[in-house]
Amino acid sequence: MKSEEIARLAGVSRSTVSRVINNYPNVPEKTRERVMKVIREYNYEPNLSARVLAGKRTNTIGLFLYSIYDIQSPYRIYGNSYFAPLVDAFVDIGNSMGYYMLVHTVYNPDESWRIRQTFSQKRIDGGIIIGTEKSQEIESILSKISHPIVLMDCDPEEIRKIANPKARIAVINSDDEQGIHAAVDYLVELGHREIGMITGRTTTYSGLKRRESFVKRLESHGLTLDERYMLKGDFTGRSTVSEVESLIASGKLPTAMIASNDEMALAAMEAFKRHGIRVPEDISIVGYDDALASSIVKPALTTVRIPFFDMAKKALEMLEELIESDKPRFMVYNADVGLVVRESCTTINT
Amino acid sequence: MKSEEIARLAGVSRSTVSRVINNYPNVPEKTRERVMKVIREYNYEPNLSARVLAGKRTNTIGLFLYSIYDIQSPYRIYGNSYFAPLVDAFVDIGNSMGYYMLVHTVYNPDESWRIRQTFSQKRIDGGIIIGTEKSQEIESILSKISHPIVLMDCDPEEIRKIANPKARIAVINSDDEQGIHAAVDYLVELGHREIGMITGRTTTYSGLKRRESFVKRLESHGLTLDERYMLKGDFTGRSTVSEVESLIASGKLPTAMIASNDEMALAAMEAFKRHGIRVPEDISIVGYDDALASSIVKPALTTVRIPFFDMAKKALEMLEELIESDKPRFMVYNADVGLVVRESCTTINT
DNA sequence: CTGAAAGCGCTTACAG
DNA sequence: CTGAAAGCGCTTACAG
Repeated sequence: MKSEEIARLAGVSRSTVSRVINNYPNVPEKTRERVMKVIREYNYEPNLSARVLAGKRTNTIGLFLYSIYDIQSPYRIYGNSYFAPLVDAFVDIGNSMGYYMLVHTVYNPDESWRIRQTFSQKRIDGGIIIGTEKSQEIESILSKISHPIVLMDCDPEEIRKIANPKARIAVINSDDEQGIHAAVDYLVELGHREIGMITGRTTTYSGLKRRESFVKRLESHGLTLDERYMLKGDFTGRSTVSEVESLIASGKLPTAMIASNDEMALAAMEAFKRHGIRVPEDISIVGYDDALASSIVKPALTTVRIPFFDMAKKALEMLEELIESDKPRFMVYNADVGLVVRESCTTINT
Repeated sequence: MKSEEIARLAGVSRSTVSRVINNYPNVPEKTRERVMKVIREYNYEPNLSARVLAGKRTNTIGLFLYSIYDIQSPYRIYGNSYFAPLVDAFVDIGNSMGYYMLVHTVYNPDESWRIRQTFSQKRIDGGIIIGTEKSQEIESILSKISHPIVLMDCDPEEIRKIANPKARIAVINSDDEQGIHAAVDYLVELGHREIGMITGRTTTYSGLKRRESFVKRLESHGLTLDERYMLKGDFTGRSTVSEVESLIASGKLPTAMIASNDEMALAAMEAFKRHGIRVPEDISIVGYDDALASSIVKPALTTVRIPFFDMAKKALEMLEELIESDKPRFMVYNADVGLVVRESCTTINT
């Protein structure tokens, strides 16, 4: 079934059918009804490729995930407390906004040509990119793409510098400063003076930002930073365990620790417990992300909750705006976060 | 950049460029190289819509998820121990096989026109449908689609009857009988004679199959089924709690229970614990799916592991076969499952 | 308000 | 082995 047959059956030309399909105003109600009736009757659906080739939008959005895990790991996305809820939210909200969502994972930075390809093939109207680490990666992507793009977890200032002045870009983050401040303030309020951190990869914007915010906030409370309490994680649980164990081996522990994400917080809790160090009695732990597991585990993890759903919504709305506008734009959004207090922290009596 | 320019730059016709792009044999190596050089130099990427319109494949596969949760729930997919790992695996494997993956959630069965639309618009070469419940739903989808489709968690015999004889369909399940048998046998071996079950929605193929397998296996062990021990769950944790609480209120408990998925098993464990009933000392619990949380929780949950990755791989391979063949086909695959023994069951001394 | 015609960027018989 | 031409199914100025 094609528009020509619809036209014939409705006694009009293909032009008019097209006008009806695209909801143009210059069609009398009667004609429109007649055409619509035939369309409905035959369950006619215009051929996407033909429409796109003739200049219409694809109504498809690309969602690209740079994974930090091995392809091997069966848990790479859904086990990731940052990616998983985002993907979900994006697919859901995108669908409800009428978009088709093309989801793509890229493992190797070298594979970023895939992203460019998706655009060059005109598969999508716009793209969302999550998980890039090095700005050169982003730069090489941005330099070749003139389509609307939303970047998540990137330094807005850096992107602004890198980006082509006629690009259409939005950068979306959650407010890491706010989150870390809330966590530090909470611990200080509980009486903690010796607070450590398990950092995430600092090649990541949030990894770096959380670390920096932590250091500054400690300072503003008049607390001194003990470098021995700064464990270098990479956002995975595995990296955390060995770091925690050498901390334990050092014989001296902080009274509280903030982890840059929940996976590391959970791994740290396990490691401490295994060594007879009780959470929260001997050490308080705060996580980041509010992963599913965090409320299941005992003690339930106090953590910073990121509003993934709202972020995805905002991202899609901004992307839509970029798609519909043909002027260069540079938008930035920083989502509010909040501390979820559960059971993994306690007051300290000195 | 379009093929015409490539042709001009390489000193050939568009036909030849097309032949090179499509890797047709009737092009001398020298010509091919010359064309390829220009293509690479300009990073040329053929326009997808034009190719599809001219009769080529889209190289895109649709992944449709019927969600049982409210749109509201931010955890709908990634919190689902069945959907989440499957989506991951599908996107990953699909990508690595060279396909683009279109992911779509449908909440309302009425929304199934979305699936049909995706096909009619020629957006995808084939589709994978997960989570349909009533066969009439599937029937209405199948009746309107002549493209290759993979169905997961459906009764093969029923589909065979429903399906158009010239359809290209594959049905993929995990072996529920095997899984439930393993669970029952394990419990019997531990000495249990009074075994209950928390069933999933029996409008679901696996929900029904697991229940039936359970009943039969009990019989074959010479055990009698106590209807009071058959709790009617719907695969969600929430439904489980009230069922478990009325079981507890009845004053009589089985010594072991098998849940049709981990979410219910976990919820049951929580509920029992809250009422002072210890797992596994007072009651043994077996789950199904092997969700992420199941190994984190204390006691760690003994459960049936479904090989999601292998299933997705098989599904995509079969789908590819269906896409490449133009003959009607009906394929069935049943994946092996295995019991993962952890800490939630114990021997019983009578 | 409406139709004929050109054009979107490919592929593929067809002819040579 | 290769090019000219038709065709895929739409949309959109253009002319009326």
